[in-house]
Amino acid sequence: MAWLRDVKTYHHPALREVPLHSVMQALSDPCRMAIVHELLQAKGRKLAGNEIRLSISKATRSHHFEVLRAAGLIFTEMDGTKCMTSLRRAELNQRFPGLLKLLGTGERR
Amino acid sequence: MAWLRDVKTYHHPALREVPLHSVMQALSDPCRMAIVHELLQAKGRKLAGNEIRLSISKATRSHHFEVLRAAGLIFTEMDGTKCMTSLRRAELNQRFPGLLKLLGTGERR
DNA sequence: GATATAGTTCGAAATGTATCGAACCGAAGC
DNA sequence: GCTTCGGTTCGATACATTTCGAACTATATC
Repeated sequence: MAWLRDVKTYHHPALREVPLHSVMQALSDPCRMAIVHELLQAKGRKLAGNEIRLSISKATRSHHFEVLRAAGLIFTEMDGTKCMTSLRRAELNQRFPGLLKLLGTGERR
Repeated sequence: MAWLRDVKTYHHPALREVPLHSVMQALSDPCRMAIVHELLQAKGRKLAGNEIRLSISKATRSHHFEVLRAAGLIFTEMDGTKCMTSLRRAELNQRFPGLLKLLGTGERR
């Protein structure tokens, strides 16, 4: 059935379904922390993959984005061939008030 | 040299040495999250082991406390045969402002 | 000294996670 | 149609984490 083509869609959990320890788990990897950091500094602008520098393979990169998505931290939408990523700011601030601010400050060393 | 006995001492890292992702990693386990929760509710009082109910073996319990200690979250001191545990509140609020408040609110489900 | 209590340490087993290359897929452009 | 680009999926491998029982240590109490 070639006329019914797969268009990749992503699952974004409702934040009320996400326990805090899952968020912590997602943020426990330095690489993922770096991604979130970049998104934070983008001030709400959606970032394409090539705007986030990472010294890992694209398979690994894909995996990390998947983890962040499953933890409710990021929102992904396709735009042509590239996928745009943004933080779920408003929802996160509602469900886990203080989290984003914490991520903004806590980085030293 | 029986007159020079090992008295168990614990290592507590300086919080400035602890990266945020290590804290996240420590809090990514539901069991450890529960421990921290109990300590939060204890309002600064030091808790003995038997005051924190956990349905795990004592070996595992010991392990979890070790992880929390290494992440700079808790302070442990021996008192006779039992060890008293407390949150490193002031230091945590200084190094990671908002963290403890986040832990206090974010628990649903 | 003997026993009980609180906790640590040591394997070992099971499970989970990070990482990659290779194969793949869809969209865009030639 | 073919190629390139951005990204996913599939093993496979290496490493880390969780968990436990058993053996151990130190303190306290009998």
